[in-house]
Amino acid sequence: MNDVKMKEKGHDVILSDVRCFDLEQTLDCGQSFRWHKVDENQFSGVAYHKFLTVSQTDTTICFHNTSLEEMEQIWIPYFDLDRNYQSLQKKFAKDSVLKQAIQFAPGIRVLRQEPWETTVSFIFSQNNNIARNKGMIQRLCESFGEEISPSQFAFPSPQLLSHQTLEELAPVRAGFRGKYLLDAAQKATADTSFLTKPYSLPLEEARNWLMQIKGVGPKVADCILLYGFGQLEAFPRDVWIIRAMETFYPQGFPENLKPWAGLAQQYLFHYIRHNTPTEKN
DNA sequence: AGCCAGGGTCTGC
DNA sequence: GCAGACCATGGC
Repeated sequence: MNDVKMKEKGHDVILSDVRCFDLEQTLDCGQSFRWHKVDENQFSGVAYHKFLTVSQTDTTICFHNTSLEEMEQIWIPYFDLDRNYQSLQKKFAKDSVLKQAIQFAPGIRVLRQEPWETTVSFIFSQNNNIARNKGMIQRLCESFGEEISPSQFAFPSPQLLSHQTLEELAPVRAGFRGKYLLDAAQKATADTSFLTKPYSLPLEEARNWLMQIKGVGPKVADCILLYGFGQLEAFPRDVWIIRAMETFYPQGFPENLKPWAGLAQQYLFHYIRHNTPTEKN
């Protein structure tokens, strides 16, 4: 974790000297949908069947009610804290567009979320907006997920969801995406290695593998690979990024940065969404 | 009120 | 291959 210090304090774990990391930038940049701001510089959410509250002061991050073991097993990988972002940002900064995007939000990290949750989250995201997507996922978890602590629900398993009907899914109000969710759940249940397979496949094959799911096209597949499998090369092209590519990279994205194109995409996405005249947020 | 949302499918050329 | 209608729903 290059120079990051970790220590236990009561029931909390504290990381200090964490660079290139900002909670709000990371948790509110459109890659995850289950975190909410509970206070200034403090967020709560559920991932990997754990409820976590986490807060930040400068380069110090406090993980509440957890342990060193959970940090190693879950939260350090989840927040991608074992990757050297400083060296990546240095590479990116040679590109003037990326340099500007990184200056705007240098604390974004690409999360390593659970593949199943990520799959559903981005199936739900199609022709949808982020605010409503959060609501749909919230209702899915409240309706079908295990209550792991008071009023906090884990993400429901594919097995459980696979034997629901569209009518039983109605409370989620997922619209036409309900049938896509069921198809994904059934595929993940019928083939227990369905959602581990992408780890062992090259990008293009992994993308095609995920596109077997109804409702998963190239954009959603790349989101799943990027945010769920840590495939930083996956490059989701939504309407914003397509516009940005035409404007800033008419000759194509720099060849030497392609292994990390997905991370670059995340900096760009956040930057253009908050620096476009029609911006509503 | 009406537009549009981090797209994908289906149909018709 | 590629354009265009259509999809459910609700935030704004």
